[in-house]
Amino acid sequence: MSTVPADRPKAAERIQAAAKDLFYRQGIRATGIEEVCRVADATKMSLYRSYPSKDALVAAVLSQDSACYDQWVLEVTQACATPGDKLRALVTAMVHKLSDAEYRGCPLLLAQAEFPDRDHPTHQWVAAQKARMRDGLVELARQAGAAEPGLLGDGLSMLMDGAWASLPYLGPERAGQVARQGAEALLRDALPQGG
Amino acid sequence: MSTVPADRPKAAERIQAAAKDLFYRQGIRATGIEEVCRVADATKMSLYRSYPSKDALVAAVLSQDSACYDQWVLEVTQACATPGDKLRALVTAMVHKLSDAEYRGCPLLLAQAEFPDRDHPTHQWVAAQKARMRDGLVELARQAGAAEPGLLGDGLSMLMDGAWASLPYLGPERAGQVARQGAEALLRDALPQGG
DNA sequence: TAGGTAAGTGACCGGTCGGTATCATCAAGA
DNA sequence: TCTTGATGATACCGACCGGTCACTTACCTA
Repeated sequence: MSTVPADRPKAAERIQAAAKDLFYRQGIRATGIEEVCRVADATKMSLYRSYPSKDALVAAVLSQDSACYDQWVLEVTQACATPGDKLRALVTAMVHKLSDAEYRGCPLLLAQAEFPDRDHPTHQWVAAQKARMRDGLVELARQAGAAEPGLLGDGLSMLMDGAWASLPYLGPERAGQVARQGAEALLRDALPQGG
Repeated sequence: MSTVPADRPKAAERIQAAAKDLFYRQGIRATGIEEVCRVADATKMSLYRSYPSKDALVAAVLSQDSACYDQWVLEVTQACATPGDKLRALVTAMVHKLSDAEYRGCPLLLAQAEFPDRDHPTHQWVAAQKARMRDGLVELARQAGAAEPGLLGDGLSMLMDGAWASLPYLGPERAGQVARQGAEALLRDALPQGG
């Protein structure tokens, strides 16, 4: 029962994986250290050997969330030939994600809402990450030859945030439809004939 | 010192006002009962005489937030002659609100993010209220003669939610610009020549 | 076979949480 | 004047929070 299969993930990894899941599903403040350890099948001492505090664990989880977004962008766009195709593929993938039953929106945005104080380090860190994600969209828009790359990138970014914010009351199908139409209007206005 | 000016607001009102402010600025879970009472200059017993639990206080505050939104819509639109003008006035007022230094986005959305579990009563209640707000926009769009009232109303609703979600990383000016252009595009596509 | 290291165990800490009990105070109306 | 209802003050409760302690177990490797 307490013997450990030799190829089991290390305690720190199990803890971070459990925290990522629980923080996302229940909220950060609503999730206690002991619950994380119980789900991870680890002990508090293992947690505190790898993370000096709960805040540090939160930071690690959010960093991982941010990295997951980067990888998601890579996977979605790597098969696309042009920057314009990449933008369209991202919109399609985002709309598709809205229908995932486990999906509750951008984890960074959720976290930021839990710390609405602008001076809170987590709030500021999330804002910086979201700005970075926005920059990526703006850069893609620039490469695609958009007349106003900033407007297209910012618009898509705002649209995505709005899509998952509206998910609870619009539902996945409707939110997907509206987001898709909005994105198509943005792309149509900004890109020269489908570039 | 402890004598009470006769025309002072009642304890329940002071408590609810303090809770509304603190819940919005710090978050609901981050705000303790005792802090609410301290700011309200009231005692815990006064709180529990008027509200059976913290959850009940939260519900009362969110109901007030919802009512404030309704009144805001009324104030913004009452001077407008046509439904189309009302929609445009709402967009303008929303953009203007983004520049308010105290503004942190829709309080209901903040609260919903604190309870990401879809089964949580607060989460569901917020979703119902947001759906009601959306219905109001759809009805205005229908009165304005929009080709697809649902698309215009849902689109504006999603755009507003996206605007304040993006506020922390876009900043008020940029978020306002992008939201305004998006709203104008929506209105332009949906409304027959400025109706 | 010895030693180092990662992990587990369970008790424990001070503090804070939401919530309750008891009693005193005070203004206003009958 | 006497009552009454709203409020204040304060001590208290059990539960849980994040975090720490001394100590044990299991595995890998030299």
